[in-house]
Amino acid sequence: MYRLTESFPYLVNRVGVRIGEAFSRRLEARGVTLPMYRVMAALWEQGDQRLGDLAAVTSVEMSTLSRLVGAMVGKRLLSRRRPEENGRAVEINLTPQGRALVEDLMPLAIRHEALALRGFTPEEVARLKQDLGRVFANLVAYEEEIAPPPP
Amino acid sequence: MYRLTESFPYLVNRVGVRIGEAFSRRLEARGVTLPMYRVMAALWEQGDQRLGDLAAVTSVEMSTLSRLVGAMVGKRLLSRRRPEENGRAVEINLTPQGRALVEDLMPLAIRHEALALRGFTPEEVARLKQDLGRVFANLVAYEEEIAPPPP
DNA sequence: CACTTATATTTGCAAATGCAAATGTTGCAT
DNA sequence: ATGCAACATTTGCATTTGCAAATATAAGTG
Repeated sequence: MYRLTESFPYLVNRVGVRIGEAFSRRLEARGVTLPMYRVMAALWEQGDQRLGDLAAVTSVEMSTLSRLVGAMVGKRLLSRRRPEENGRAVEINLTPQGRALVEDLMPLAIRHEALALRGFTPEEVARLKQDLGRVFANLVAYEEEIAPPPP
Repeated sequence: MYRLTESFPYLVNRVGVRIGEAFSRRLEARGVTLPMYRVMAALWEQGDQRLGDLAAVTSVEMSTLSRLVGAMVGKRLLSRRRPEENGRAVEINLTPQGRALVEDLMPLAIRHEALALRGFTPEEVARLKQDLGRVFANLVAYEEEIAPPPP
């Protein structure tokens, strides 16, 4: 028998929403929104990226991201320039201020995650993350079955 | 060393967004949005509820939900009435049409979940869902530490 | 019983989102 | 070279969202 509240998508969404809200409240005091944090953390981790890559990494729609990046450039957190070798792309990077800010926020993120995972052993955490990775891979594989990339 | 893309909130969000998008595309053909489906499935599972309860169950903000319910009442999927014993509350329920529709959609949801969890054993699925429940409980407990409910 | 306080939902309004169309670039084929 | 398809991002516009204020009902208090 089917129950929404025991379904996997429901359980994931519920955790995702709550964990996001809680962290957003933490970030608020620093004048940063959660999407902004994610963008900065992605850039910190992977270095400069094009908009499309960033959209894929952060799970944010490209048009939304385009505007968000614009606002963050305005705040001097990011830089945005067209590379010479490919003038239709946009290379986005952290400014020194953006880097300093995100490095300042990272301990917050670490504490927040630890809080969410209270009571889990390191092995359980590793397994849980691995499972989420497996699910994600399933979803990607499924989307490719539906709309196969051009051969 | 901290990496956004290995953090639990990131991994959960990524799966939540993708799984929601994929299911939304499925629902689109039936003229239903994902929040609508969640509301109907919650009502199907738990019977009639007040708006606040529904908001808690579905992780949707109450004002958003109020409007959504209004739209769904307009589509004859839900009914909404003030109970006699407490005239400030609103009791929301499925109409026969709403019930028929959600029952029609549930097989879709089941298939969709199975797809996301391909390759997982039943034990792994159970453990994964349990873990998500534990995390949720942690988040709720944490929020209560921050803002303790009136004694 | 008037009057404040608490509960439950709705509404106003500004900001965020997402699709589709527009813009700007590049590369390929004649 | 010129035109045409492909790529990458931005913008227009309608919808959705979320906070805060407004509304409506109920319950306590002197």
